[in-house]
Amino acid sequence: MLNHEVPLDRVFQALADPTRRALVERLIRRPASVSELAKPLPMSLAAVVQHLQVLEAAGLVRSEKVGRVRTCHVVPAGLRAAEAWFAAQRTSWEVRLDRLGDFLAEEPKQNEQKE
Amino acid sequence: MLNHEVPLDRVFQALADPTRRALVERLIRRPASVSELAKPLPMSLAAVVQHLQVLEAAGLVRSEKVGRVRTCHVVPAGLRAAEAWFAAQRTSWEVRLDRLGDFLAEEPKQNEQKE
DNA sequence: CCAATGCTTAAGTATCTACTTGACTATTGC
DNA sequence: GCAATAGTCAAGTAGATACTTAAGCATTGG
Repeated sequence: MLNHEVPLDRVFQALADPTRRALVERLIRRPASVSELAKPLPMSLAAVVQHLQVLEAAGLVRSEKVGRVRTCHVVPAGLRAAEAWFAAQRTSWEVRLDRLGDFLAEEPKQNEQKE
Repeated sequence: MLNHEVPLDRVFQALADPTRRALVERLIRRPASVSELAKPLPMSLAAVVQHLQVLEAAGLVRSEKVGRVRTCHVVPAGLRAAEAWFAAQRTSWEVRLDRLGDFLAEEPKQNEQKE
């Protein structure tokens, strides 16, 4: 199975910024142009473009330019890749709890007393 | 319901670093001391301590010191908070697909777009 | 008691990040 | 055609990040 390697570093780094999370949350509802995305944000359009570049580099967003308008949309697979990390951790955690449960179930020796 | 506000910025920022993800992955299996955590890592112990501080500030790890040994362990609630963001996005996405489905079902008109 | 262990603290540095401004190019509407 | 619109590009900057080394201080094993 080929590993398409969405680097988790870049994905989490991208999502660590509130502006970029807001962009993702906005885009997940429907695609939008760059200036449409920039309008409600308290920063220059150039700054928004830079945030979008970070999101694209992380594989969370893609965009196409038609005429003078660039339309952006989310890439659900990118989000799923990041979510998968948490799922994997949860699995480890559960394995750990299982082992702990086994331990507690199988080893009440210490308290054994003569009967 | 009180909002214990695990700031997503700090959580994602913390997880954006591969060393810190490795620390979480290690700690999720079982608690460990600082030097135990540092041993396999290619950096100074001081650097590892700094990473652990970032993880603690993000609410992903907690630690207690007994004697001269500080023992660290994960805080599952911190991970769950971050995972919840993805779940929320997935929900939005599904809502969007539902609306799209409705649109496609109800409006087989023509594709007239202009601007 | 003393050396080794397990951190802690502080200061320094190179690199990265999140912006800014300003100048520029490509489309589009009238 | 020409102005308004939409975005691009480059350079600059303040502050954050990911380390380093070096010095210091409890705790503990022998």
